[in-house]
Amino acid sequence: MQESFHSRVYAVVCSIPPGTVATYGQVAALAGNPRNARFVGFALHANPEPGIIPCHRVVFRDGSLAPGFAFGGPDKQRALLEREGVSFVEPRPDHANAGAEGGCVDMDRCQWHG
DNA sequence: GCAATGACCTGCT
DNA sequence: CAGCAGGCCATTG
Repeated sequence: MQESFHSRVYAVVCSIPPGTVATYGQVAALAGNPRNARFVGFALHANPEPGIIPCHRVVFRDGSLAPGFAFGGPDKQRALLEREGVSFVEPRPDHANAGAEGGCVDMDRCQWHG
């Protein structure tokens, strides 16, 4: 159980309050490496405890979710976030990425401030 | 021990 | 305004 980046990211993601979402860059920054946003996902991918890590609370900078890698389904992730109390915006707030056709978190209201 | 990859982000053309 | 490319750091095989 070394304090590798994995453990740190895991702690940060697990530290995200309910009804709130954080971006990979945010988690990466809190983990101590703002430039390792791509590695944050890697940490969750190799995460040691799948199921206890609220990966669904981690979203892109645009507010879109991770396509194809949702722990059980993108639709499930949207349901989980909504269930937590996170607000969702159907239309694209800005120029959203391809992949989140109807899954954009309202970063204006639910982005984790830390 | 070496090398390659990776749920991304940012900047430039 | 939009699309494209590259780079960062750490873990894994």
